[in-house]
Amino acid sequence: MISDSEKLPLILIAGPTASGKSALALALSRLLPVTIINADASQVYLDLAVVSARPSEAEERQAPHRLFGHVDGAQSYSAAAWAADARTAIDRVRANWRIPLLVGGTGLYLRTLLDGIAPVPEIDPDVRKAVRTLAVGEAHVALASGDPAAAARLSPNDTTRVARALEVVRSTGKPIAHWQAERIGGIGDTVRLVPMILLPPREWLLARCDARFDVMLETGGRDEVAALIARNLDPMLPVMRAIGVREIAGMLADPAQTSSLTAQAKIATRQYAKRQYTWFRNQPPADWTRIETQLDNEFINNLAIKLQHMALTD
RNA sequence: GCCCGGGUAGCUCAGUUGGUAGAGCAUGCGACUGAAAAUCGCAGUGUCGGCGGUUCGACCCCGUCCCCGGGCA
Repeated sequence: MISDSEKLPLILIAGPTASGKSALALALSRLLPVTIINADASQVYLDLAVVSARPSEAEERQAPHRLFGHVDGAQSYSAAAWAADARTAIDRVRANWRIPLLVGGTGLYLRTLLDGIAPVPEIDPDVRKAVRTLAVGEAHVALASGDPAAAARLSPNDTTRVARALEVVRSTGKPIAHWQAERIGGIGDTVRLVPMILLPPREWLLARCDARFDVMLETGGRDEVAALIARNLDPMLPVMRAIGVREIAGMLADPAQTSSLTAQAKIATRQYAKRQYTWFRNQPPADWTRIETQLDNEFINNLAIKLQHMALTD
């Protein structure tokens, strides 16, 4: 066991979309030699820069950035894959005598990195394909015979989890609970975590989300989605399901729908932000620093200084 | 001006031989173990357009007025 004083710091800025995480990270990068590591699910995809609100090239030049746009949209990424990439990135950052700074809003990814995840073996691709072809109802019926406990625990409408439980029992021969009894790969115990969660007033955040979507449309969002559509990828892939992709695709197909699809995209973004509030309010340990103020320019600098202190002292 | 259709939840609408109303979406709250910008669970809310009448009782029937849409002049 490593003593606390020997543990290396790992700074974390988390919070809902558009909460000002990137701006705070850049402010901190002026105070400490940090390397920013993305912890946001959609921002990993090469195909989504504008639409996932990835940092701009100008912003990326202000500090080293890792795990942004490093995955091809044709691939389906995962929490475990991200955690593995993040571990590697963190090691490399430290090898260069820099401080790793995780920035993102995907709670599951962060949890997987810190706490680990069930050691489920790779799922047979044929099994996965067969399972995902089933309608939820059929999948749940199948699960009821293959893994009754999981079937009882899960909602018969829960597409994602029912499919997951079914593919695990079919592919590994053991129920998902068997694997979930253990978690592997977590680095939480080996680092000195310096966490800050941004939970700004909802109204302020939602207004920023709305404005940001308008900006996406004005700054190449349509071209980006047009290029993505031209790839003819499986519509079930995560890139294709990112917020804004379907809506912008609809606008390209029928410009008359632009205003209603814009409204829909904004609603989807708000609902997403709400889920992130719920996650970050309730899931992380109570001792993680939570900031409930909106991030104006001056305040960002104050927060960066606060983070700097937390990282250096503690 | 006349005729027809409509005015019920934030929105779109359903509804009852007359017994003070319910779906979807939105919203709020929550969950979250390899798709997580995913997926799912729970929960509000209503002067049923106004006024008057009939009735034990009106969202429902009658009268009248207002508003919206369409048609005829």
